[in-house]
Amino acid sequence: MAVPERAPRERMVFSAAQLIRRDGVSSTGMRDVAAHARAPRGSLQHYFPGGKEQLVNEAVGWAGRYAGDRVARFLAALPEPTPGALFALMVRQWTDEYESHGFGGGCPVAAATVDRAGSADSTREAASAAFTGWTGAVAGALTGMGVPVERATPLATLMISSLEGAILIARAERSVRALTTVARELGPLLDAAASGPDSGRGTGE
Amino acid sequence: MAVPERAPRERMVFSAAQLIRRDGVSSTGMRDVAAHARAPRGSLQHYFPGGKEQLVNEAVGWAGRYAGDRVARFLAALPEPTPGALFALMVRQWTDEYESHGFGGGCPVAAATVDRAGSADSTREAASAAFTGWTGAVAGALTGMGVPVERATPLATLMISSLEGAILIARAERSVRALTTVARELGPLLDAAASGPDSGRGTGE
DNA sequence: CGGCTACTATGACAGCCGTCATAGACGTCA
DNA sequence: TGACGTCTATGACGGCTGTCATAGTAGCCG
Repeated sequence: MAVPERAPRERMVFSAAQLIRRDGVSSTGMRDVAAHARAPRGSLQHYFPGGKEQLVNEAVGWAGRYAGDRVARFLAALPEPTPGALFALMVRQWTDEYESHGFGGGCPVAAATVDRAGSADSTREAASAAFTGWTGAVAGALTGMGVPVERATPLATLMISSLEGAILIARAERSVRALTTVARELGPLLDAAASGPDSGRGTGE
Repeated sequence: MAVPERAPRERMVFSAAQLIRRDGVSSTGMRDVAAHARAPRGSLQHYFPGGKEQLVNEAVGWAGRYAGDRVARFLAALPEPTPGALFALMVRQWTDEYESHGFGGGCPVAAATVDRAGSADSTREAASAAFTGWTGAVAGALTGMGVPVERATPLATLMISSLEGAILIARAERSVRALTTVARELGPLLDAAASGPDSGRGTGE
């Protein structure tokens, strides 16, 4: 809500990401972005000569980097890191937002993918890079918890897929049910992968 | 691609769903829908006096019903139905499409949620109903496979969440990797829920 | 035949969009 | 002081959008 005191250019990228995740790419106008960032309209063509496409791509990139950084911060906040606990924190970020600020926004990367993947290829690539970076951050965290390297990326993909899908359902239903459900159902599976590499069945507690 | 020989009204709803899942709601114009359905433009205001919102809502409803019906058909196609096998078929539907027709389209319900959930409440409700119906169909199939009733809906939500998220990532990456990954990773968990109600760890093979 | 309903056809409208052209303000450096 | 680069300001343009108004056609019924 509050726009931090940063350089105008960065503010515009930030505002773009925020508006995109609420209204979608097509429904977000350049004029809206400038107004939301309290930046002059004329600066848009100055900072983003590539037009809307460039602005959207940078917003997507920003969101991807933000998601990756959050993973590192979640990791640092966990006294005894386990994959299930990390996933619970990732989900919690969304339930907290939805319960305190309403179901107004989704994931900007998802929004960009849904309505630009078929038309603007550079935006599709930006979204792909965002997912890749995010997945890499999660996979790195998993290996640090004892998950075998070859299982880290698949599990990270599963976590992000479930989270993105649950965000969608949560917004549609205006309920955090789907989010809490995927966290609860996936937690044991993730933790088992950290303790028992071969099958996750034997080592027990 | 080919528009079947149905009533013009139904053709328009069908075409709307197809265009929405490819370009998003905002980027899909009413004129495009009429052209794609080979229906006269003037019929739009005749069949859909509620305007674009009504058309979009019906397209979302159609997609939800379609997804639910597919579950029943998948179930009938399985000689020995297990939750993991059902999920594999649900995922396979998307990998098949992507590998044979390209990554042009996503899920219409997801598209509608992303760029109408915040503006048109009736569309958000239509999307919610679509997810609910779909989840109910999957949950019903799960209970028929021996999954305890209280676990059926959560697991169905997990399946649909993972699938939706994986579709998103697959489109962004132009690769079916995320789809095949969630199917492989989630399969054992789902099957365990069908055979071992209490924890899924002990009963073995 | 007239009358009615279902559907089609088309032009117009106001509004928003991204983009561009042009001009102005402001600081800095020579 | 004057010139220059950075940033701001604003009006205009063409194009597309959803919607409406109006008129037309086709077929059935009496």
